[in-house]
Amino acid sequence: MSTKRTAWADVPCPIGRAIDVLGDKWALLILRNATVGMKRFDQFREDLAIADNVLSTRLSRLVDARLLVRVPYRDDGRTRHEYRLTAAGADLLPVMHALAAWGQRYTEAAEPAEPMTLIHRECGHETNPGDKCVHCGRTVDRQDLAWLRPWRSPEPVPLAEPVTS
Amino acid sequence: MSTKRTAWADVPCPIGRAIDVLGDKWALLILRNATVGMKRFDQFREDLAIADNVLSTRLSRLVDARLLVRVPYRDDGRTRHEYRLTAAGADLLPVMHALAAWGQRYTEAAEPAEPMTLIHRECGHETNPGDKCVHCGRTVDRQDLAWLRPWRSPEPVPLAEPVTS
DNA sequence: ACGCAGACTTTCTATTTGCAAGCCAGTGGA
DNA sequence: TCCACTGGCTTGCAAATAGAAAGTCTGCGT
Repeated sequence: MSTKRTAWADVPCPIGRAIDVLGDKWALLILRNATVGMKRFDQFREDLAIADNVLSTRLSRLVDARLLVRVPYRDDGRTRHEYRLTAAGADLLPVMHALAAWGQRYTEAAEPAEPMTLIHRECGHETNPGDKCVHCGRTVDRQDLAWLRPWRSPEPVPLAEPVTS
Repeated sequence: MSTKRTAWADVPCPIGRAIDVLGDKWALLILRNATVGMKRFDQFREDLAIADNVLSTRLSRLVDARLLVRVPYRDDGRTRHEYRLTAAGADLLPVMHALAAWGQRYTEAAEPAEPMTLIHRECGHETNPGDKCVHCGRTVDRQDLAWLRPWRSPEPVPLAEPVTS
């Protein structure tokens, strides 16, 4: 598959380098789904309505860029692969949160819905990706966070943990 | 020019809608340059090394999406146009800041440089896009901020103000 | 042995992107 | 007056990418 690096992989500006990896329609959407726990090829395909070949190349690219890892696992006795976030992929949370806030404010959905919010599970209130809950002030780490997407479900979904390696 | 909306202009997820506008290699780079004061077609062209036609369509798209406005102005007697940030464009600062932080941490430049930092001009220290300076605690608004990009210049560049309208 | 499901891979076509070159309007100089 | 120049597009054409559909491969379960 040998994902070729674009010409921007090592420009001096960190924004440019980030865009080298993330600057296409699919990358951030795949990673968004991965951060709410999506792991398998056909789940991504179905949810994103992306063509097989495009999904396949995107996943390889994200694996090459070390935002995802391809992990074998057993599902009722047979070996399968799933795509799990690395620490680098999980740390895109602030980027996605900022994008979500901007999109909420400056773009409009076809049918209005309650905003997407990041929830501190211990206190149940909205917070942001920082270390302390903006509502209760306690220290928050990743497994205390959940993302609420009201147009999908009334229940917030816990964030996926990155693979530890 | 009549920039056609992609199929995602009104999906329920605000991240998806944001990506509809920002999810390509050039949009955020153009906006980054605009936030450090770049305004004119040929400055963008030279700095980004982007082809004329691509720049032209991207600028139109960003104008259609209301992140930029095309403003006539006079330059030594003749009428020219410049592209200035709107409030929506200026409010991408948190997104760019998050991307810069991520890129700084997880990607590597060809030749290492000091990190890009956002500076509170009154106290001279690093801060982030919030309302209060993380160093001195005072209230910060946009004209108190500057972006330091050490590989370009030792002086921080003040952020461009959005057009008021 | 057969069939099936998941995860690709291939093929083919339509669309988009990018480079190079050309165009056009305003201005200032010869 | 005519020419060159500069900024900002537009056009033509080649290359890359996206997408739909069909094919492949692997490991089961029956």
